[in-house]
Amino acid sequence: MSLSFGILGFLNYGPMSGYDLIKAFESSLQFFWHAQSSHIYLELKKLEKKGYISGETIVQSDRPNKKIFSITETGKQAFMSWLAEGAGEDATQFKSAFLMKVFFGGNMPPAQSAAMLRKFKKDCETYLEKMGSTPESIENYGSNKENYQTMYWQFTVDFGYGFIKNCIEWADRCIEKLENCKEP
Amino acid sequence: MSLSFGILGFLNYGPMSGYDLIKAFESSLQFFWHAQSSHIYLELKKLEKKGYISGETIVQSDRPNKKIFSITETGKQAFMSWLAEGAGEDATQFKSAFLMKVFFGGNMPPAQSAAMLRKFKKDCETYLEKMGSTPESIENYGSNKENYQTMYWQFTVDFGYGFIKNCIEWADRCIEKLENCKEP
DNA sequence: AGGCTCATGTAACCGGTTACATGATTAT
DNA sequence: ATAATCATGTAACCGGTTACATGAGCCT
Repeated sequence: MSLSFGILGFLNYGPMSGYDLIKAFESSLQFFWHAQSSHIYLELKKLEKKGYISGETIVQSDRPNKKIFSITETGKQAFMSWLAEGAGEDATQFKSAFLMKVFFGGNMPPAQSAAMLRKFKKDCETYLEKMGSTPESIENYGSNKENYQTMYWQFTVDFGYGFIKNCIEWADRCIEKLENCKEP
Repeated sequence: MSLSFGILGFLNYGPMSGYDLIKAFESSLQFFWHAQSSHIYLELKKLEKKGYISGETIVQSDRPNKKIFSITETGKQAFMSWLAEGAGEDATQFKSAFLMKVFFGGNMPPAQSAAMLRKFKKDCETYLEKMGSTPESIENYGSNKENYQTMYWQFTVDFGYGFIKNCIEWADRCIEKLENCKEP
C-alpha cells in the first residue's frame, strides 16, 4: 500500500517514468523503503487503472521508449488524504527478524552471539558510511526553490542517522556484557 | 518465514499449544514481532507437515481440547542453523510508512506536520509506559543458565527502549524546527 | 445477563519478493 | 570486448493480514 503512495508522492512533484521512480526510490527513500523495480511497474499499472495517474508513451530513437506518468486530480486527493491521516499506531512498531535471533541468542554460546552482534555493528557502520553521501543527493531534487521540502527530507535522514547510531551503541553494550559473561 | 523460527524457538524451550504460543508472542516478542493468532495456527500446520514439530491432542473435559506441539530433531536442527546464520544484511533495514509520510511532509503546512509528529511522540510515550521503565535494572548477570537466557531477553528490551527514546528525541527536534519555520 | 478466558481454526485477500526475459546504446 | 545505463515488464510465489466462525466454562 505504501509503495503506491510513495509513487504518488514523487509524481506530485512532477511527471516521471517508471525508471525515474526506481532511481528516486534508490537515492532517497531507500533507507526506510526499499522498492523492487518490478513492484514499481506493477504498482504503476494499478494506479493507472484506478485513475490516480495517467501515462503517456514517449517514443525515443536513441534510447528505449518510455512512459511518462503524471498524477491526476483524484490521485492528488488520494495522496493528500493519506498524508492528512497522520501517524498511525504502526509508526512505533518495529519488525525485526534480527532481534528475534537475539531474543533466542541464549541457545548459542556467548562467543557466537558476540560474533553475530559484531557483524551487525559492522553492517551498521557500513550503512552509516553510505548514508554520509545522501544529504547531497537529496539536495539535487529540491533545487533552491523549495527549502521547505528539503527540511523534511533531512528529517528522515536524521532519523536514520540516529537509529543507526543507537544500534551501534546498543551492540557495544551487548558485546561488552557477553565478553564479561562466563559460559553457562 | 521468521514467525516459524519464532515458534520453533519457543518450542525449543518446551512443548506448547498454539494458544500458549500466542500468549508467548504477546508477552515477549511483541515489541518487534507482532503475530496474528490465525497466522500462528497456519504456521503450526506447515511446520508439522515439514516434520519440524509434532502435535499431540490433549482431551480436556472442563476446557476445550488442545494440541500440544513439541519440536523434533530436524526442527531443532533447522532452528539452530537459522540462529547460526547470524545477522543478515536486512538487520539494518528499517521499513516505515510513517517515515515516508514525513518524507512527503512538505506537502502539508508546518502546523499539520507538527501535529503528526506530536501524535507520533505521544504514541511513543504510551509505548514506553507499556514497556515498563527498566533502564538500570539490567545488572547482575551471573553464570547460571536461567540468567543467561534472560540476558538476551533483556537485550531486546534494551533495544526497544533505546529505539523509542531515540524516536522521542528526534520528534522533539523536528517539532522545534517546524515551530521556528515560516509558512512556505 | 454480559463479558472474559480458553482454544482452534478457514477463506479471501494483498503487499511484496524472486526469478526470469528482452534489447538497444554508450562509456571504458 | 564488456560492462553499465536506459527502459519495461510477466509469472510464480509467499509471508502476513483481515474477517469470519465456533463454543464451552467461569466470574461478576
